[in-house]
Amino acid sequence: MREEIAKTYDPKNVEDRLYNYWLEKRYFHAEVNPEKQPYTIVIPPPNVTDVLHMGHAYNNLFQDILIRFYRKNEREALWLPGTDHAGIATQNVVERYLMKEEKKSRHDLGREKFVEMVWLWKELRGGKIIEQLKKMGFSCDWERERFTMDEGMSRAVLEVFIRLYNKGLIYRGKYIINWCPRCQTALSDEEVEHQEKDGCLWYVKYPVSGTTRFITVATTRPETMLGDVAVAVHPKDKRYKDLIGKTATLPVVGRDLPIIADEMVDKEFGTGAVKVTPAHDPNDFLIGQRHNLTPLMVMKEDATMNEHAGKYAGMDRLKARKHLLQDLKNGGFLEKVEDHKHAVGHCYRCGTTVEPFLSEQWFVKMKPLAEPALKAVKDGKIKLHPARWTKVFTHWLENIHDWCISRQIWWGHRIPIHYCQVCSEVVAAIEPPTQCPKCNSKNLQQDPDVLDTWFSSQLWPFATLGWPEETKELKYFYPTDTLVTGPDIIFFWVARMVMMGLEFMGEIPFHDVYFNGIIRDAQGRKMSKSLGNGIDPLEMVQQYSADAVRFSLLLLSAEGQDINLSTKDFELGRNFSNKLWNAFRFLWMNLDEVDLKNANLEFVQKALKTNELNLADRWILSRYQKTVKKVTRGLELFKFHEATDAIYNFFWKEFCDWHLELIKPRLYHSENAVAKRTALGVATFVLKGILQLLHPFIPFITEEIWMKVRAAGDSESSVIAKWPAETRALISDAAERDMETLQNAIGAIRNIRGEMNIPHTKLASVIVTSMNGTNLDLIRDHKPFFEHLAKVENLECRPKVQKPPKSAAAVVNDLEIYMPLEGLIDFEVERARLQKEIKRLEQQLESLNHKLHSTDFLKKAPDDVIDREKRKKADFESNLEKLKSNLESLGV
RNA sequence: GGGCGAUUAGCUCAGUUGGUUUAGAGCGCCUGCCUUACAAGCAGGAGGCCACUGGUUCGAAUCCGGUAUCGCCCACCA
Repeated sequence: MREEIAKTYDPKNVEDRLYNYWLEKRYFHAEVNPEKQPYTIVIPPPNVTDVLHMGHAYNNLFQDILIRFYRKNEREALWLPGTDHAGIATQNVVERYLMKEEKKSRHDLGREKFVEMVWLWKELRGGKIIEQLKKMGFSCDWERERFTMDEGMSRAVLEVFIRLYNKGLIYRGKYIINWCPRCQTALSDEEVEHQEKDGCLWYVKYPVSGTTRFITVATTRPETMLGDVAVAVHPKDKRYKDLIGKTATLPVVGRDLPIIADEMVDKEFGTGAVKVTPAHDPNDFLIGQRHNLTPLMVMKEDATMNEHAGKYAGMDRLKARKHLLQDLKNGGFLEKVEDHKHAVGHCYRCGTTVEPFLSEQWFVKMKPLAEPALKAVKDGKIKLHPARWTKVFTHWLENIHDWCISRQIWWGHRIPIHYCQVCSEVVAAIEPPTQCPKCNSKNLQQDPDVLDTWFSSQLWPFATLGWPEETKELKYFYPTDTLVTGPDIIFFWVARMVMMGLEFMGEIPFHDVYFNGIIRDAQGRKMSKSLGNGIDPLEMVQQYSADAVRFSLLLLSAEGQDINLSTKDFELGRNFSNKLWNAFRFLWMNLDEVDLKNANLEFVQKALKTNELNLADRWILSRYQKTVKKVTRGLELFKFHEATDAIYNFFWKEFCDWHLELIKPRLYHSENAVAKRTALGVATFVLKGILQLLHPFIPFITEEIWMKVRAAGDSESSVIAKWPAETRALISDAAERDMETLQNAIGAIRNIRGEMNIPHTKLASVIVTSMNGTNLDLIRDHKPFFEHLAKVENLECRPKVQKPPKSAAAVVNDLEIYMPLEGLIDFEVERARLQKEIKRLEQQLESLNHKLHSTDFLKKAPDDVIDREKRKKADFESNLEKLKSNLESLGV
């Protein structure tokens, strides 16, 4: 009649089909809608060259959960996707491709052709990651996809540059910058990764002119001495005081160097004398400025030595170092060598050791921009989660340096500055000027450099919404609500977006930033291509389903903590999906159209009023309510793991393990049709609620099931539509309390059965008794629970019954449970079981007594705590007594 | 040199504002089960000086100080 449901959930063909269905329905599309409050997230745009890795999957998962959650909570939820042109990274990829396929460098092609080629590459090979994000089920508004170099973004970038330039916040100058000799471009400070390296400290003797003395300097980069223009000592250093003003001779080269005094020199380090190389060291550059020294460049842009390096010219820096050291040694200038650990900078794109390099570049003056951003965070307008990142964020902003934004590459936003070749006028303009505004010459040339890729990404939250136009989208969706990203780009991106948002929109770009942790391999190592330890999320999707990948990641993640991942972990999510599928399957096999219609809040509340709900119903509804609350709060507060945990445990441990079992008597053995309808109505209602709650986490399977369990006339065609309402009337502490008693009693019987290894096919008789008779009615009224869940065939409830001979015993709350086990009971096992229980109680009682005998405790602890402990003590004592007498009755 | 995180069962990790938790889960392990939803499952069980060390408190896995190990980030000592 109705369709047959497979015993095992098979996600194949489900996920793609549903994803296309959602796209068709445009569920992910957001429009300006004054009726609704917006909720906005902009995606951290992955690089066009990226292929999806676990980090992407993980990061976007949180965004998808938030977006789906708020979409279900009647917000106009926009998740704006897109990609980043990733200047250096992309150029490198294409250059490598060009070299491999055509054996050509970009210079062979020329700038225009090369850029054309990168565009082509981007269209054909790039943006793959967008399709991959879809496989994970992410619900971005694909109709609004953007690219950091599309027309609108490019316009915004130039606009920002020119406004900052006109404001005096962008300037050009000759300073020491970080130079990557491989990428052949300047880098910002943030783009340099420092690694502690074991290096050497070479002590080189410089002869002091006109004396037989030497002044010894220590250096980690001896080859730069070829560019020395002075030797500096601290002005108060007694050892060298008399040498200040004299000259030293640069060994091997023979050039004269003034010996100067500068406060910057550390008397304690090395010899207290330092060589000064202004063109190749940031500190030396400052010293050079103070003492009017002309820097001398000895290296070329590819880190080979230039013509000023004399006989070393043309050598690579390391080769030059080797030769020079040999020459120093031969000349007797090398005093000693020490092992020395020091931080070496590496290019974040290619790993090459960067060189401090004197060069003319463009910079952004950061202090004025940083101040408002700092205030926004300190005032709590922007909240970081976990909050500890706030300190990192503010520390960086408080010590901010100017930002080198020009890059000597071709792929990117070209700097909108034009130089008049006749009068040297500098013209900043979005549209290339046809003539010089000063001398009318037509001979103008645009600055060849392009902008740091992060210069455009920092505009992402408003430029993607139409800025500088005042679009209705910009007005409606800005500021965005939440940014989800990794803490590794807190400086690159997050801080800069805040500064730019405040500068150009006058408003923060987002209210909350959630920093997710890093995914590591099972040994806790970062996943990387070179280690080959990466787990491909798409492979896992293929193998386990997107839902399984999503849910597994969530179960493993605590707030902002890194997670160690192995492929086996995805079984967690797969098993969960299968469990959900089978819970559905079970109800499906028992219900009909009427039950599907019944499965709603009205039916449940009516049944509650007319007293048709049994304890199991009232209990599960109460627990369900509390779960709704927990999951909702969890998501509101970015406690994704807590939310996942709550729904996981409710569904599996309470709904499946107990409630679905508890309705079986009504389904299978009840002659009462109303009772069966009630059981199915409530259970299906709760299942639907579970699907709603789970949907943001595992969208596919929940939708798949939803489409089957929704009633024919149900208004919500998709599970996407709604979040469950919090209905406090469903909460019943009494039901939870009673149910707990039953669970404990059933647990005690199961424990006996388990320890005695009694197979479940062997039914048992059980006698439940108590002195005061309090819970006996409760037990008696729920006989079917015991029959079904504890495999009890005769349940006898009478007050004050003596323990029958040859029976096992347990004590639960006020109840004593006896299980006559003629022929089955193993006295040794039973004795051990009881003794273990007695020992446990005795230990607890001991610490309890200790506490209750302490006068301090009685004097200082709050009354309710004291009362509770006293009651506990009474309970323990009475239970202990019962257990002991049970043990005695076993005989010795 | 600063800052941050981690240290809880064999493994991977949870543990909210200190006492309602007998310190939990998943995996792994042991025992019994193909119980008319699910063996990707069910029931039961074993397994912890909560890194160490002082302190605060009637009471600490939880708060404060210190130590150790591991891992990040920042910093112009060549």
